[in-house]
Order: sequence, then C-alpha cells, then structure tokens
Amino acid sequence: MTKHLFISSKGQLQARWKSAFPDAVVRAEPGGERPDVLWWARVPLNSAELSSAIAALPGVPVVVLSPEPVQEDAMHAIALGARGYCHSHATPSMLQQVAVAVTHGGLWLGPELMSRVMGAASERLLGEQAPDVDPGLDLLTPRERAVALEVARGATNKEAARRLDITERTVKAHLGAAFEKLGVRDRLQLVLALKYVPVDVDHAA
Amino acid sequence: MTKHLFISSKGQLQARWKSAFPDAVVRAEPGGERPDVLWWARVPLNSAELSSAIAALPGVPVVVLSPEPVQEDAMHAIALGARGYCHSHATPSMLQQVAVAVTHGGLWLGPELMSRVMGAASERLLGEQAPDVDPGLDLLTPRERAVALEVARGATNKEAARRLDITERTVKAHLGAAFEKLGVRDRLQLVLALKYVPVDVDHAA
DNA sequence: GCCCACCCTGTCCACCGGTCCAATAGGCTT
DNA sequence: AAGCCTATTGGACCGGTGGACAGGGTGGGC
Repeated sequence: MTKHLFISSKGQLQARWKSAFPDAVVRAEPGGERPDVLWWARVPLNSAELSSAIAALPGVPVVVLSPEPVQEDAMHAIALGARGYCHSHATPSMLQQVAVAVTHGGLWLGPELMSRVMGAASERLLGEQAPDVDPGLDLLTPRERAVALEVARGATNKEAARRLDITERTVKAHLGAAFEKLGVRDRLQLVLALKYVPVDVDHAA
Repeated sequence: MTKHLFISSKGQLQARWKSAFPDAVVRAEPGGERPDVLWWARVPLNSAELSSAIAALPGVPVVVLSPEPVQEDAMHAIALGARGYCHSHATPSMLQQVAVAVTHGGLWLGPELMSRVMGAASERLLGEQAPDVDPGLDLLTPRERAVALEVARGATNKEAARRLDITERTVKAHLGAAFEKLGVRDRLQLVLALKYVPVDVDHAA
C-alpha cells in the first residue's frame, strides 16, 4: 500500500486528495513515518522548508501542489529536487496518475511546463543560440509568409485578402500550406509558433 | 492491456523487451495500430525520423532506447518531444517502470540525466524571468483568466473545457466576457493583447 | 518541351467560434 | 432582504475556418 502524506498549511485535507488516496495522511509539518509520496501543499511556497523536507526524505518523491501554478515556483521546486508540480485542485485521477509517475522514477510537470523545461534545458545543454528570425518564417514562400503575418496581426481571412488584394480563398490556400509546413492546426497556433516566444504561463493541471 | 510498439532498425526484438512486455510488437517502421507506448530503438538516432514519429502519434508517449546512452542524444530526444530515454539493454523491470511512468504523464530520464536537465533548465528559466504580468490579466476574474490562458496556449474551446473540467459552453461564456473586458473580438486578438503589445509589422502594401 | 514550385481561384462541407437569450446557484455588499 | 458579481450550463444561430477536391496560370531548371 502506498502511503501518501500531504503537508498542508493548516493541516486541512482537500476532498480531492482524500478521494484520490482514501488513506492519505495530512499534517501541517513534515515528519513522522516515512511516506511513499510526499505532497507539499504549503502556501506560499517556501524554498528553505521545501528543501529541507526533501533532504529529510531521500528517495521519497516530493510533489509540490499549488493552488495557482506559477512557472517560477515550479522551476524552483524542481530545482530543489521536487519530482512533480501540479495544481492542488487537480482531479483525483490526475493526482493518482502523478503519483504513479513519480513513484516509478518519473518527473511530472504537465505537458506545457514539461516542454518548456525541456526546451530550456536542451537549449542550454546543447549549447546553441536561438535564431534571430522566426525559424518558421523562412520555411514559407513569400506569399505564405505575407498571409501568415497578416493573420499574426489578428486579421481575419477576409481582411487579409483585402490587404493583399487577393480572394479570401487564396488566403485560405496559403494559410493551409503554412499550417502544414509549420505543423500547426490553426491560426492561433501559427501565431504562437511564429512568436516562438515563451508560450507563457504554465500550469501542470 | 497496454500495447507496446518497438521500432527497431531491423525489426529485431530484444529478448529483454519481450520479457518485459510479452505482447510487445516490433516493427522496422512506425505505423499500424496506435500503441500506448512507442519505444524508439532505431540507431543511429535520426532527429527527423523521431520527430515525425512523435508528431504522428500525438498523445502517445515515446521512449528512446539507446545501446549507448549519450546525454546529448537524450537532450535531443527530449527536446523533440520524447518522454523518456534509457538504455536499450535495461532490465525488464526497469523498462516496465519506465512504461508506467511515461504512460502516466511522467518524464523518465534516469537520476543523473534528470538532475542535469533540471539544473540546466532552472538556471535558464530562473535567470531572466520577466516578472511583468500582462496588464490585461488582472482585469479578468480567476476563471476568465484561466480560460484565457488556456486559449493563449493554443487550446481549442473543447480542450480548454476538458483541462478546466467544465463544459465547452462555459468556456465560451468566460471567453466572451474576457473579449469584452479586453476589447478584442476573438481569441487570436486576445492572445495578441495578452502578450505585451506586438510590434505592428509594417503594412505598406 | 517538360516538370515543378508557386500563385491564384472555385465549390462543397463539417466543424469551430462568438453571440444572444435564459436560467440556477453561491458569495458578498448594502 | 435585495442587489450585484461570479460561475456554471443550456439552446440556438450563423459567420468564420479549415480541409477535400479541382482546377488554371506563370516562370525557372533540366
């Protein structure tokens, strides 16, 4: 039986946690019997406390729960040795899933944050530099690029057509080609792909 | 029953794999029925092939197996979207463990690599974190904000609904409210509004 | 000349996205 | 208690969107 220990600010047990792990134990302070998974739900997140808690239980995966997942917190937590970071209101099934992943040596971050972390890590470890131009734009033909830029400004197909003086149908054609080349499914993702930027916020749940 | 598909250079099945997953299927090329876990054992590692294989099976965790684990390869693989990287001669129990971790949303890298990745990622992501928050976000209610962020990540209404565990209808309601508050007409402009203003590309034509 | 990439356009259609009208419910303020 | 905000969901409507299927036109390379 896997023992789950939740460290919550006021020792309160979320119904969802109980639902996910009926035999879960909740405490305001870490300590006591060694759990199989330590869920850290104290808010706000205190690096020193978390760090010592992790250090005190070598081998025990620690998952940080946050009512409002913030990327900085997640990075801090992971950097301190946490094995997961997710929303404290995640569904029971999600929590169970996270538990399975971390108890089997996995790291659980949630898709978006995961990709960010991976991106950052590989950028740094592979030692390269980010290209100045959108890596995607040069994959496109001049016309596709023009349409993509119009769309990236928030224009509708009709508006882009008017600006470029072509029919809406043609806009769709170029746009469709751009979607395929960039591997995205719609205009919004195309914009996100062009602004390779930090796709924002994260949240594990 | 979890379906495991191994992609091996010559379609040869390692005894250990068969031992770990008796019903595993091996092929030289990806394709066919959608597996629950795709084990990529083609050597040498080809980024393009791996990338397309991952793209072809959205949602399916891909684990790269290497006869000679190299950190650079691991980083490449992870950067391309792989969910795990381990020795192709890992023990059956180890493989099973990896399978459990990745099928439950985890990332599996092995202790050393894991810590290295985490260190690099946190260094980079914590380095220059622009603490600036989107001025528009605080105009929104928590729920509207959550929906807006989902959409800003490129999610469809349906996807956002699933992630937030509400109906698509409710997503539309929050989104509509967000549009009005931010003075935009659709999701794309909302994204543009959230990202500190765009540079307004030239429009001479 | 032929092939190919690019540009342009058309129709049809399923699906998605945004809005209107309307309702229930909990929390908070007055 | 009454009023307001927020969250949630339903139904319906319709225009925007993206894909499938089909072209025609141009210019450059072999």
